[in-house]
Amino acid sequence: MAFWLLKTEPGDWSWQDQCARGTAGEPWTGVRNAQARNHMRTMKKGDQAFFYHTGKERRIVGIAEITRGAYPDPDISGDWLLVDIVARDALPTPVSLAAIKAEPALSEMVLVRNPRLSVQPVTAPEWKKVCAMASAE
DNA sequence: GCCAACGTTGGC
DNA sequence: GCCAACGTTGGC
Repeated sequence: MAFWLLKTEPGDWSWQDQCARGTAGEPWTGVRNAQARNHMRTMKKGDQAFFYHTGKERRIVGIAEITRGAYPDPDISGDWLLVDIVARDALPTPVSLAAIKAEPALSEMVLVRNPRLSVQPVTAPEWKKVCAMASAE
């Protein structure tokens, strides 16, 4: 099982919106970046993903699960992909970008290195560390 | 195939 | 609202 981080502008699609969809898989739409698309291509059902709010919030707010691996986006011509996700758990304590940047163990996270990438891989140690930060404080 | 110009993203 | 970083586009 792999770990990911999905970024979204909460004004467009928020964790609350995702939760409102319940356990029905919801397509993760709008990815129009080749690198992000390439990551989506390798996503599998059962993978887990941090749900990150950009803009004013800039924090990881929840954990989502991939319920359907990559499939072609029917709404656009070309080589674009979708995956379906469900909201799984809200983080007891959201983990802010500032907290991630302040944590030396997370200095190599893609979120720190390349904050513009909208679909990011997360390593297992990074995942564990962020989860620990999310349950602490 | 290179690279300058341009548009977009997202943190600050 | 600004601007740095990055990706994409298009002329050559």
